[in-house]
Amino acid sequence: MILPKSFYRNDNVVESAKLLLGKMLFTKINGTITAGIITETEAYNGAIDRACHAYNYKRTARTEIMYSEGGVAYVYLCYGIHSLFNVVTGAAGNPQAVLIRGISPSINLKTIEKRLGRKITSSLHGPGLVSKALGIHYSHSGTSLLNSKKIWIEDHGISFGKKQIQVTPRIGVDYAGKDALLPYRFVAEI
DNA sequence: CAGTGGATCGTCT
DNA sequence: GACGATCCACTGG
Repeated sequence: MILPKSFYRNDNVVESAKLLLGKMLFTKINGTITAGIITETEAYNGAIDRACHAYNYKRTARTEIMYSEGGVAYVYLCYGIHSLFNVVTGAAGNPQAVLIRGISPSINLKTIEKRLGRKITSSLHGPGLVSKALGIHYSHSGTSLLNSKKIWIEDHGISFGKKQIQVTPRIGVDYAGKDALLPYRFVAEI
């Protein structure tokens, strides 16, 4: 089942980040479908979160997409090399997003391995790799997860118990001061 | 293993 | 003009 609009409307982005664990992230790029089970996420809690690009309701051409109603992709270029894929959540005007940091490749491994240029040995850790594996590019920012038929998320009934989910501070957000310590990263054990 | 530094470019100041 | 929600190769132990 494709995740419905109501899933993305949740204004509690931390809960959304947890709920996304175990969901299947699909892409159809140039007619080729690939997918993986989401195993690692981070919550970015909008205007009140120093680590969020939209902190203090900052608006730029890049971050504008985060102000959309939940259910679109926010993809941006990091370090000039990596496209980082986020799921925009919450009501319109509430700039929250969940960064997808890890997947367990599950459909069309051949294509995924080709994109990565190597064999897959286990699940993929790192937001740059997730995008590379699934063929997501920063030009896909703004793509709808509800009706674009390019990027979408399905619920296949996979879920994790509390004991299988590790909670830690987020990675690479030292600049965020106190907010860098928030327990907004969720890692599922495979 | 851990630690380090280079790659690389759109975005914002 | 500086820098980043990163990754990888390479070093040394």
